[in-house]
Amino acid sequence: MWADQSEVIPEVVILRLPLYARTLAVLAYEGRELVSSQELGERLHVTPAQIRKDLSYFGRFGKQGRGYNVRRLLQELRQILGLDREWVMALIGVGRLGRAILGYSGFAPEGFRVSAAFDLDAGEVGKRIGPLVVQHVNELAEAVQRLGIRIGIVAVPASAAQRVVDILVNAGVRAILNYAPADLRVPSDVLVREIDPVTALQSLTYYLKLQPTEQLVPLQMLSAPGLFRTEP
Amino acid sequence: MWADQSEVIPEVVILRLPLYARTLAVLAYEGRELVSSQELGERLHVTPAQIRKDLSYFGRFGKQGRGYNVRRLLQELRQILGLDREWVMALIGVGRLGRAILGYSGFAPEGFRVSAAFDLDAGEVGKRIGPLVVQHVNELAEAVQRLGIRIGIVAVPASAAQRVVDILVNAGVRAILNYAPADLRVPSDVLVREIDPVTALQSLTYYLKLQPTEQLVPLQMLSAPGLFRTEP
DNA sequence: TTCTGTGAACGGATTCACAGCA
DNA sequence: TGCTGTGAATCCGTTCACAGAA
Repeated sequence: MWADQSEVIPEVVILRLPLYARTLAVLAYEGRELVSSQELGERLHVTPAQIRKDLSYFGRFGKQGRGYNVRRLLQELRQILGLDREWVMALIGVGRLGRAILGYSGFAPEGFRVSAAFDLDAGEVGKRIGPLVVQHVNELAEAVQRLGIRIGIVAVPASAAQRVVDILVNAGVRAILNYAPADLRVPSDVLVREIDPVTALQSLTYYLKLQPTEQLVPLQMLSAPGLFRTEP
Repeated sequence: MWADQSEVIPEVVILRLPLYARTLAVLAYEGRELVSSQELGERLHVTPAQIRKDLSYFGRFGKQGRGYNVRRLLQELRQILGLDREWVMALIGVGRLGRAILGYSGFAPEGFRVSAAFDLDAGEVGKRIGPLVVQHVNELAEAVQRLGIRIGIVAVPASAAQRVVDILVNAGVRAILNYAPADLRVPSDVLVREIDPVTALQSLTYYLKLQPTEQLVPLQMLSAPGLFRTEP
């Protein structure tokens, strides 16, 4: 386990690093200088051993007996994840969802910038949305080169998603954030992350269905023993 | 492995079932009568063995030598997941993100209904958004009981998310869809699903950073050898 | 013959437990 | 003494491989 990252690092580890970074940012904001893997783990619902093991793939950032320097570790993680620069993205699909994404204020502070907006429908082309003018997807490849777009955000209906993804891949984009509820086919060197609230809900309901209705009783009632009895 | 679900089913399995259901719905729409685990797996980027194993937790839905009846299996999965009914949800936070969620048309067709909207800010209370009138979170517990709300959607800033979650949990809500980039503390019987595009992007960049820039060259160019040379 | 259902084998991620350093 | 870093042990999900049904 050395910092040269010569061996392949499990993807689950990479998926956790942004969460570590987020919590470290909060701790830094709170003015904390040191954290132990113990405390970081408690905040994140992750075991201390897991955090230490994850970090050990990339180097030795802690001090025995003291813990990790919050600022230092945050800095290291940001560099490992490539968050120490700006990433240029393109949005495809300027319907209701697409417009909401363009209006989302959470990307910019983290260095993600939507620099161009496209649509399949010529009827949308030319419209202004904030600082952007909607372009036709035909113009995407050229824009990718000119603007240095590395990430595509897919916000078209599921039925059009594959078509849009093919266009992105052909334009050289290798990372896609997909809001369409569709199974996309991409080459093995293209990465896709799904944002799909409906699918997320559909697994929640499995567990809700198992819960007896009595558990719906609010905690206030349960904490007033004698007034309400839910079990003999 | 029997249909009585007496043993605990791995959560990853439950997370895959909605994806199976989604693809089966497409197949049903296409008029397909049967699918093999092979074909379903190809569509979903999942191995056939995995699909068969996953389904075997719940029963024996296939016919040897033929495959699965598309309509039948879809029906079974919808019942297993509890999708054969309507689920009532509450939205908390009616800022830009919250309003976008209220306007999202993807929930209703799948049986998820946002029946009430709340905000922490009294200044928002009373405003109409579509068919809903914004209420103060103080009124949440009562609404949960009256409307049968089982799921809470958190769309407030990260700094207010924990407060909102506590209110939901106290009101008896046991399932939360969290759009706030925050690590929430909930009792062990409360389920949370995160919707966090920024965190998703932050793991993508790790892999993008590793890619040599030459890979940015579009496929069209690579397929015209001689015209473009990117490396000596 | 084809494809399901499923124990058994496998592999990889998580957790353990402790050596080692501050 | 406190907490990291990390091989070893463990756990658990995935894949294998085949018996069995249509």
